Amino acid sequence: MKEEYCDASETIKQSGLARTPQRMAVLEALILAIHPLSAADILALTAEKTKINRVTVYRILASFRDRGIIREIETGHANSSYEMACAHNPVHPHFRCRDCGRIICLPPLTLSQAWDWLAQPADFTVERIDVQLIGLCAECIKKDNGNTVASDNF
Amino acid sequence: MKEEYCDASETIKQSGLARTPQRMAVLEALILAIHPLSAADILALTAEKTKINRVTVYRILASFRDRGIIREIETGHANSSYEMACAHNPVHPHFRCRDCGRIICLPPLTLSQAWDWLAQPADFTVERIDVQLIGLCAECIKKDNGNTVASDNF
DNA sequence: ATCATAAATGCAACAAACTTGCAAACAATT
DNA sequence: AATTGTTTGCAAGTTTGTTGCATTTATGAT
Repeated sequence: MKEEYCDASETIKQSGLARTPQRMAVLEALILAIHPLSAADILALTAEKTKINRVTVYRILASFRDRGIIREIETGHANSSYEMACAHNPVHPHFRCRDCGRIICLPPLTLSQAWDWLAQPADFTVERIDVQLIGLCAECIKKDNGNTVASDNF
Repeated sequence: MKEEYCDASETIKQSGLARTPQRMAVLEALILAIHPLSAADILALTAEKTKINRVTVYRILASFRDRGIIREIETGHANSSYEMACAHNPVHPHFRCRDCGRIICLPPLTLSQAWDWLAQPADFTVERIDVQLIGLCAECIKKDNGNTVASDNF
């Protein structure tokens, strides 16, 4: 999905946040990621490079999200993923596997259609559209044949 | 969104599940609801009519969902809502307020467009599309003027 | 109608994801 | 280098949902 990369140092500087090793590690992980990362993913990746606490990861993610540096993809059942929100990674829908929870980025082809009809006046503001396609990914289709009960998978 | 109502007793009978007072109370609450209900909402509503336990609500909701009687709307941060999945309440997108978490049903106007481009072949199966519009509802626009920080609201 | 059996419920304990309070450590500016 | 406000780590807490097991209840057969 991404063809170019942001500069982590520059991004943090422009945000007004302090350039700490922990924030650098989190942002670099997200910049290099080819798919959205959960907080647990990020903790695992950053812990290799820096001393970092689980709580710190949550706080850094919240601070980045609040400044529009990253997008939070809410995947249900308290397990959000995060991706860069820079010019190199425009808003796009995601596919989520109901079985393994995997998040796959989809091309941003049809969102313009959705925005069109949102141009109609309404008494609420729409800041974001989450288009989530939920089903089974290739691996899980192979893995379970006729024995999957939706309730048991989360 | 709903113009007619299902019969709770009949629905349970056809599902093969036992017709317990707890299941009747949960289903009746969902049938009469004008917007999706959380497990907590349902516990509060049903506790007025029947002796019912928190765990029982979760189990009843799972059993209904697995049989296609209701739909689960995953709203992020571990707080699902539920709505009837009967003929009177076809699949439709939802609006969710980022501030108060309120879920509002939207008309099912554009889902056909989304299904269209999904007809293209892919190596995963799409069982469901969640279209979530996230922003601020009328009440919350009034309530907070320029002082809302996204991170503090969940 | 009663009984037997499988299903459903309640309770207590558990689990995962995330949050809060506060003291210690650190980054950025002077 | 000192200061000051930000950031981090740790421990404890909260919320939402789940599991195990004993008790109760619905249902179908007698």
